Amino acid sequence: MKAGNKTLGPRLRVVLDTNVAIGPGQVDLLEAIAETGSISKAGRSMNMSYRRAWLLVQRMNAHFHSPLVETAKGGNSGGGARLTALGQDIASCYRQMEARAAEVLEPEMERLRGLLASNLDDGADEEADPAAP
Amino acid sequence: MKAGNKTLGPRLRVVLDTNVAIGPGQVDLLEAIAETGSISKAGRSMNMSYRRAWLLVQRMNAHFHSPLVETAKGGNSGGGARLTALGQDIASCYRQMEARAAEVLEPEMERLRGLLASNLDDGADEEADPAAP
DNA sequence: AATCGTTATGTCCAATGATATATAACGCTA
DNA sequence: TAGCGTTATATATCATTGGACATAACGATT
Repeated sequence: MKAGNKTLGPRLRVVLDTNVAIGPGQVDLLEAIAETGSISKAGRSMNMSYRRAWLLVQRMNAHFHSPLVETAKGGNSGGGARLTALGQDIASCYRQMEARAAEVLEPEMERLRGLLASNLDDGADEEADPAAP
Repeated sequence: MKAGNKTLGPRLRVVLDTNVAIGPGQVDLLEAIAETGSISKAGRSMNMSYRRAWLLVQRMNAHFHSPLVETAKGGNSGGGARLTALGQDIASCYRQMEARAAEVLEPEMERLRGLLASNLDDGADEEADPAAP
């Protein structure tokens, strides 16, 4: 059901070190945590299993020099999670990079889009069969 | 022994349509085909199975309005493959986008790199950019 | 005709990744 | 104290991906 790609355009995966990278999925999760206030709600909101969400948080927290997500167990609401300043910082930095990339790569994007099988503007009358085996 | 991420820095995945995207792997393959003159040699050179390389070529060829890779069976050398003009075009366009992205995102990359767990110098104090005089 | 290296495919299996499920611990509130 | 929703974790199952292997077809050279 995931069907993959949310948004068209350049997708950025920032590789910071061996086995350390942040990509769109992780940042989406960070933002969802910020919005919902919990890992489980964030996971549900983006159709991701709690386990996966939790593991991602684990990894992110481990890779930076201080956690991006702070969690609390128990309490009136059962617990929760929220972004640390570092977490907010990283998420917004990534979004900024994303926007900047999209902006500066727009001409090439346009050019590539014109070469797709689905839009053939020059003389070919070929009816392509997009049969997905 | 995939050994993980080749190069540090921003990695670009250009999503052109649903289920149509070109990323570093595909472009590496295109370039390897251009260099070696065959799909199988290209695959071997980058430690990729012939099957996988061939499937990738199939997909790329199908998704654009004309093939990126031209193949030949038989012959003195057994056959071979080479990039079409479109293939060269797309590969070089991607590299250009990659370079441009790396260039324009360098400041943020630098900033993020300073936040890694492995990088425990005093990130807070570091003067990122001296303010305008 | 025999040889050769490559393209072109299919089938099977291993590794990986994600999901589902099941607990336990927690700490606030009623 | 019991209950609640959440974090935290283990285990088992399912889905997807990729690799190994096996062939067939091909066409120039010998």
